[in-house]
Amino acid sequence: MNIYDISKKAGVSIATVSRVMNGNASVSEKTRQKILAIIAETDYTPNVFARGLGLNTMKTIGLLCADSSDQFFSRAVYYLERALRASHYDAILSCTGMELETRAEYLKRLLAKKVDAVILVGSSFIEPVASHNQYILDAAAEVPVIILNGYLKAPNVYCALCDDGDIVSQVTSVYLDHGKRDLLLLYRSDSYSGRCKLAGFKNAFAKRGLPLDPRRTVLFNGTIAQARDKLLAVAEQGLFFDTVIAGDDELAIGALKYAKARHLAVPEQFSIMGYNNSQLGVCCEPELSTIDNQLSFCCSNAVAALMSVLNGKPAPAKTMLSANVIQRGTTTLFDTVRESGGL
Amino acid sequence: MNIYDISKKAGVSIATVSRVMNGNASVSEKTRQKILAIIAETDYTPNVFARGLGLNTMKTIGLLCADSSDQFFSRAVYYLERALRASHYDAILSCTGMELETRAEYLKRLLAKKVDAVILVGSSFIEPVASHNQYILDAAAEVPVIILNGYLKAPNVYCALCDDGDIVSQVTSVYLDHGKRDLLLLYRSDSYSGRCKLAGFKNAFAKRGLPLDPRRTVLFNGTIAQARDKLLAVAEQGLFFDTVIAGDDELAIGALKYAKARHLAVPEQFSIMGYNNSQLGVCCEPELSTIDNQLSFCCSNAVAALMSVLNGKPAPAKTMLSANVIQRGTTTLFDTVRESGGL
DNA sequence: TTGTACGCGTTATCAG
DNA sequence: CTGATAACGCGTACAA
Repeated sequence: MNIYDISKKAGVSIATVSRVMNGNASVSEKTRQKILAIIAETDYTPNVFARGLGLNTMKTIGLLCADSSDQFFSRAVYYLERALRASHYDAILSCTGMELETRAEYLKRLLAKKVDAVILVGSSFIEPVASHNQYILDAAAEVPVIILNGYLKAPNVYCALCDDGDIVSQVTSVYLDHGKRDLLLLYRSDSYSGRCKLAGFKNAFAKRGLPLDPRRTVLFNGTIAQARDKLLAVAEQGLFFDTVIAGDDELAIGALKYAKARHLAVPEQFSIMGYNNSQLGVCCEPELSTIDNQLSFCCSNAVAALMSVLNGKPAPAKTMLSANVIQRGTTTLFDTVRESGGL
Repeated sequence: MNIYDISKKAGVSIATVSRVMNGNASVSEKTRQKILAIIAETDYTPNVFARGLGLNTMKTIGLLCADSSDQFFSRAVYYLERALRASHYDAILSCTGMELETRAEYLKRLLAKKVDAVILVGSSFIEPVASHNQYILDAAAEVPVIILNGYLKAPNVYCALCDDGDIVSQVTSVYLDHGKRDLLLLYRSDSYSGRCKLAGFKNAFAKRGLPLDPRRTVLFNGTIAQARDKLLAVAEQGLFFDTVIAGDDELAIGALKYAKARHLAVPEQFSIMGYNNSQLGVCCEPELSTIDNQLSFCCSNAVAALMSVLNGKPAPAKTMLSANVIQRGTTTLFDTVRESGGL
């Protein structure tokens, strides 16, 4: 059943049928109703490929993500997909892993599929070396590029993120201002977000003129158990610490397991701040205090900006939200903030 | 840059260019090389929409999933996407939520997009009432339908799943054969998988001629904290239980929190078996013993079957794997099985 | 081995 | 308000 069949049945031309389908041009109410009736009864659906060929779009957005099984990314993908679908776009998911080359290759593959835009899920796509981000600029030359939780200033690139640096600075400051000095920042990657967290941590020390032993910023990528072992090793080497600010909840739970292994009472002797407000944080005992980076809002903003751009309207190149601390059982010094719920 | 441009540059017809691109018909080595060179230097990529129009496929698979942010589903989506991509298919993700109508609607939307097949991720798509599954049969009339972790016998429907009934029966049997009688099955949904778990649980009792109080099978859908409260309520009503077999790790952790609330020592006084071998299980203390339902293998099988079907070859309508018990800290009676790693 | 010409289903343009 | 027709870019019989 194609547009020719419909036009024949209705005794009109295909142009008129097309006009009715797309509701843009003016068609007499009578013929419109007639065609509508025939469309309904024949269950006619336009062929998407022919449509794509004509319009040069199939209303599809590419979602590029290092690992969609990750706690944080999977939620992001979920929120994004729902928001896109609500705007009548489909989402093609593409998991890249961590290698730069694979990311660039998969991004190209997505562009070859003529997606209308690309959303980069997670700041791991932003490399510290500027030239390594060329693949993003190349993509942005073809379609709008949205970056979730990362920032790259470039034409046709739009970023929705949370102010990781600020909240880490705030949290660190609270510890420092309560006389705590033996802090440790345990973060996972040298991504945009990772670098912000590091900067925020350092900044809090610097503002107070306090020295910061470089051993107190630990870049570590591994499982929960490995994180625990890493901290045991750090302690073994003679560095004392009674507070861990973690770059994500997995690392925070690693820290909690470290505390268990060392028989340190949490939060009395040992304080832990998690990150991402993931479900992991309510599995352990005590439950994690954690930084809520407003993922849901970030995703809404990302999609809102994208839709604006796709409709030829302006959109902010950067949308930044502030984060909240959710105090549960692994800290004591923070104000309790109402949780946004959902877990 | 389209196929006409290339053909002009090479001084051949578009047919020859097409032949080279698709490598099927015979082209002289000389012209082939010439065309290949031009393709490389001009960075020519066939327009996918035109290609789709001609071939009636864009090599895309629809992934339908209730909630891709869920621990279990997100891993499934991840494995499936990777396997599909390895087979040169793209995955369109569509999260449906739990309502039957939405599922049917989104499935139709996927079909309208002319996906080559649909993968239903999770047994929640299989309704107890047969007529409610008509939407799946309708879809299967158009494209192959793969069901992950569920089973529906129908033409053009292929299922890859884990033998949930068997493993629950086995686990229950171990408990019963060690003289445990006060078991509770806590499961989340009346999905295909949920019904299998229930059947396995009942079966173990029946085989031994043991009576089973219906209050010992608790169908409950809620958060970790709610699961804890639910168990507290069950206990409050006078039912004694010292063992919980959970339908997923969230519920198992709910049970663990229940034990904490009641000051019951785990696993000495209270035993808990989780399900899915998710990351949640290694967050708590003690870590969860859990049933590993071989999700990664299930996904490989699902995609393998699909590829077979798409290539016109036969495929088994049902591929069933057996599950393993991974004993960690919340049980004592089970053999330790080597973990497949990855968490 | 290569080229021609048509079909695919739609939208856009222009003429009426 | 409506119709005819030309793109859109590719795959592929069929012809040479």
